[in-house]
Amino acid sequence: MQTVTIKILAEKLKLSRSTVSKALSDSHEISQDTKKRVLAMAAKLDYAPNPYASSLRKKSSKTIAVVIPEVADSFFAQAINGIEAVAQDKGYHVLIYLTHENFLREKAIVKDIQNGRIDGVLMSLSSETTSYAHLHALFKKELPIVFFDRVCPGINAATVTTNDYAASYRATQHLIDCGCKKIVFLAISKSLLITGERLKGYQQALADNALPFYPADILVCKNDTAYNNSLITKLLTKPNRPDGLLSSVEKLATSIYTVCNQLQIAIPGQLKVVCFSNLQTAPLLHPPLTTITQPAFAMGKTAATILFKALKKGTIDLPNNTVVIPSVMLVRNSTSAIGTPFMEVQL
Amino acid sequence: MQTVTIKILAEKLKLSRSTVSKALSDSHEISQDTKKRVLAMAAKLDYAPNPYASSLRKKSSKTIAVVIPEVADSFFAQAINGIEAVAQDKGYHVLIYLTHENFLREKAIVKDIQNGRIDGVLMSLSSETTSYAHLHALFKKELPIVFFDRVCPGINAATVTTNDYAASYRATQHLIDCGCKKIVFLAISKSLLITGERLKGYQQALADNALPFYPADILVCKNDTAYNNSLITKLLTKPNRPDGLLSSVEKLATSIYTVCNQLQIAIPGQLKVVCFSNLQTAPLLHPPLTTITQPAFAMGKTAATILFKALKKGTIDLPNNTVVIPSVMLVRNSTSAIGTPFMEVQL
DNA sequence: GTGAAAGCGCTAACAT
DNA sequence: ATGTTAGCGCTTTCAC
Repeated sequence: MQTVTIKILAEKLKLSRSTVSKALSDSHEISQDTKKRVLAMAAKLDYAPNPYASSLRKKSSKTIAVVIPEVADSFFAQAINGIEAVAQDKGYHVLIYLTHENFLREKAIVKDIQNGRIDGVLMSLSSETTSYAHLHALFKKELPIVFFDRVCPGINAATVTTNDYAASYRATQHLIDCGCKKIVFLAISKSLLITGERLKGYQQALADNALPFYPADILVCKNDTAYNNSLITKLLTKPNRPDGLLSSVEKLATSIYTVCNQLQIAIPGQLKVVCFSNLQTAPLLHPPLTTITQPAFAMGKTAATILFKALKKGTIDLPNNTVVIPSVMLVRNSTSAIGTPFMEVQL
Repeated sequence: MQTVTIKILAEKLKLSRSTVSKALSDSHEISQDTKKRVLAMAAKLDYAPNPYASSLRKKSSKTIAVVIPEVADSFFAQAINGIEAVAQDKGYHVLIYLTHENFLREKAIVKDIQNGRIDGVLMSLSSETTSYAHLHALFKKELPIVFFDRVCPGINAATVTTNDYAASYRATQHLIDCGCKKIVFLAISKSLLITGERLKGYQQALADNALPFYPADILVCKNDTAYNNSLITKLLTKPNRPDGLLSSVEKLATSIYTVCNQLQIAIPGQLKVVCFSNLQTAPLLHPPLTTITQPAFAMGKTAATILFKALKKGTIDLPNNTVVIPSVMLVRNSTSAIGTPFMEVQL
């Protein structure tokens, strides 16, 4: 099947290619009459412009890349929804790349997108990332980039985050208010900036309540459920086990609940749990899970909006865009006895 | 910053562009020595080939589109993982398009991708889709397309599905075995082929057990949680309410549980529930949810593999590829009293 | 084994 | 208001 090009349209219409091209892009220097004829013929022949020819010429692809660790994670799934909504609205296409928390993959992906394929990047770092040279290469290429959630430290880029420090502080305070004396902090990485923020909030809350902080009370998990389950099992079977858990990672909630089921540890009776999580099913778990819920959709939407704004202006003065959208704490029965009413705490 | 092109490499190396191009693609007609020199210079100048120039010339973009209703849904999130794994392995890029169950969006997306932007499509229909003309247009363009899960009826394309009929039959039989006399079937659409299959399985199981089937026992929900909740509330407050629910849609599980909590209806005591669902938290709900779990990752992976096979061969004899990967039923306490052991039923 | 030349389909200067 | 020309960066004959 012969593909219909501008050249063919031009021949059928006995016009030049440039006239047809201009007519199709509704240029003011083309007469209304000609525009109508061109559009009619284009419709008749089902003409569809070749995006790559156009991209090559214009050096812009109307495509952005979204580089994230996972898609099977409520936060990122909701963030993608926000991003895609804006992209569709602006007529942009969205390329998805998953790092699976793997630094080498992240490097390969970053390498793969710095060649004109995309006009801009939305990115959330992998938990393994500790070196940022591959990202500086993106800057050299003057590719607009907006980090969201897991931002890149020491780099002059736009960022969209939530108030991790305050959220973590508040969650820890909540656990203490509920009577916890020994709270363990669960993380998936030591290097992520958000982990650091959340950790600081946790530590400060401990300090402000005159509770001791032990480095051993930070449990660093991996991207491996079996491993995490055994780690948590070990934690909950040792002599002076914690009476409170603050998980900075959504997927660890599943591990915590699973292990507690196995060990017959009662939540919240013997162990109180708060988790940074956007799980839709948090209210339906047994017991309902107290969460710090991030504005995932809004964060995705905002990050995309900032990126498109930069793309439109053509300048890359993104550095000054650092948006912080607050999370909420949703208090449910994993921290308070059954019967205690649900409570929403703004942060 | 000056972008490094083949032309520049050629000048620096005092070679012709074609020689450089061939060297870069490891052509056998170039000497080892030259190849080394070219590669070294390319590395030194951080050369990255322009993908759109290449696509334009080769008429192939190393990019596929994934068109799905949602991403914030365990099934699709897991399927994307499978797809992305294969794509990354084959060096392909993945464009994501979300229809949000909206037919007009689906049409717009399909229109938008039939212009050479992509080499192939993986697709799952929106629940609103009842006309298929927009898809036939894709075939006309000879774009390889593989449907997964929500396939297109009456079209000669490759499909990857699960055994929906058998799964639904088995789930209904299970509810009957558990003592249910009046089972309501929940769906999100009347038009989807999978809904039809699941409905048939449900009806046949009723018939085989000499239970009557009432058309009113099919509850058609929407892509709107508030609406669904009120619909389910109505269902569960009417005089002769059902004692069993078979939901063919994952997200309805949340609605069912939420409403039952509000109405204080005991699961499984007063109502037994089975849901087609890939929720990770199904075992942790209150009570743990009996699910028909689809092989989402495998389905995505298989669909992608079939597509890449067709892409490689260049021919489009996809029609004969109709793969069916079986689901499993995971029996938990939403259908059986607490204490009954977990059970996995192959289908 | 290397090079010259053409062209993928489009757009943007620059005429007319 | 329309046409001519050149070229985006790459690959692919075809010649040497």
